[in-house]
Amino acid sequence: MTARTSTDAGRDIPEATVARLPVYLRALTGLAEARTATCSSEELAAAAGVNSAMLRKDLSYLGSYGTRGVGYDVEYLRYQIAREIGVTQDWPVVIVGIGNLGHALANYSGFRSRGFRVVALLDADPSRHGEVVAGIDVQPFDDLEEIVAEHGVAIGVIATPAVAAQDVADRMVAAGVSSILNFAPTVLSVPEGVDVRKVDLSIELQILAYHVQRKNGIVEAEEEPA
Amino acid sequence: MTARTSTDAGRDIPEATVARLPVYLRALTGLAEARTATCSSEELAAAAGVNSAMLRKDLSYLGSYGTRGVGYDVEYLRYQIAREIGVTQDWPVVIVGIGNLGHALANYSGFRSRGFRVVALLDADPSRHGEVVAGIDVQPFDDLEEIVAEHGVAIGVIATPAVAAQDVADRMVAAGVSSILNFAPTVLSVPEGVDVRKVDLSIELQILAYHVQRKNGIVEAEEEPA
DNA sequence: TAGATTGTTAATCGATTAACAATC
DNA sequence: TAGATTGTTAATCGATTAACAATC
Repeated sequence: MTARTSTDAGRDIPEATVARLPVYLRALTGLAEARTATCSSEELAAAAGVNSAMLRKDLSYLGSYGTRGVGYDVEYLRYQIAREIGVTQDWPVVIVGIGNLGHALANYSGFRSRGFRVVALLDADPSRHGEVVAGIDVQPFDDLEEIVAEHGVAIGVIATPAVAAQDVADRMVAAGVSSILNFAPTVLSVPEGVDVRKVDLSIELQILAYHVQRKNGIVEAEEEPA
Repeated sequence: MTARTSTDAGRDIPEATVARLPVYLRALTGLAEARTATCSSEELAAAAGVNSAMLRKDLSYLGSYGTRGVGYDVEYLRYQIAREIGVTQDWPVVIVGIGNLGHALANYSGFRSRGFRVVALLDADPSRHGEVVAGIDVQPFDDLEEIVAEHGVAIGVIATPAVAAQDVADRMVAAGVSSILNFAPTVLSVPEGVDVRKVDLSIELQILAYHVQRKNGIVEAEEEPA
């Protein structure tokens, strides 16, 4: 209902929508690679694994990038979403904790290709310093502040054991990192304004286990013979 | 309002609650290790990083395991949640795709300690067969059906490149796997009744990037000089 | 103009939170 | 009995979905 100027780009996107934008971006990249010029909300929604009404609602928060009766221009929409997320620019990232998972993250090609550049790998263990992982020297954790300042790092990844994670987070925040991706199985407390997302592998498995148990367990639990 | 017998354990737990139960379980394990016998919903909620009203509501779906005026018995509640999730038993798990991430997952100690047992590591690449990772031989992907049948595997982990993931999922489902944890950056389609959870590292970073941009971008976007 | 498909409204659904009666 | 804290109700909030007017 409210008139929108071209500079007022419809702020305040719901969290649930923000979390799906990267999924749409990936689907659009797939369509672009398949040389698809145009797609309907129905097609894009299918590729992204969501309901088309939800897709249209989500996109409506960004602006009006489709054409009624026609659909969306794949390349144009792809760019608009990338711009909205912020992945048209390059984000310097620091990874702390170069164990098995840190190794895997450092080598993960999906970061590079989506606008993230790993500028440093840090580890508190001196025996790891100097090791080269994914073409990058592992450096002492104490270099954190210097590296964050030098590269303007806003995003830090924690792949340390749980006991170290809060300390690492505190140091990151003090150094100026405002967003943290936490792989350590622990709850981090951070000041207002700092964003933490957590990826917890064993929690994901536990959620699955619950559902397996439900599916099988009904028989067992109710002891209802046929 | 409805009377509950001891065998009717209050089914139908909301998804959001299910996803938090493992977090509570971990917090309780932490309290138990610290020799805390009893805790209030306030304390447990703080340890889990949630609101205490939400914690109590969540726990109320499991049953009535606290004591008014007193709180919860840590060990007792820990066991009840573990039982509800299903991690009092052992879950055999298969990991497919033994690249960097597969290595990290195979070595992840958090699985073992939480009731998950990696029974096989599979990879389609013959050059990887016979390699020993985390004490387990890497086997051909074609052994999948045999392994699933032999160990009664219900949970499969996909850590392959995106292009292979759908095929792997199809084979897993056909072999009898009913729950899949997918690390490949692609949308899987599976039949009704099969559960898929996805962990997408680059999507997590993109969500963070969006928020960083919002925090910084407001200045830049609105061009509002002080 | 007729057919297609968006963008938006309104309805529904589910999740969170505050408040408090029940009760230890 | 008085204080503490649960378990539950009811209010609020946010997310999803169906439906359709707008419009290409």
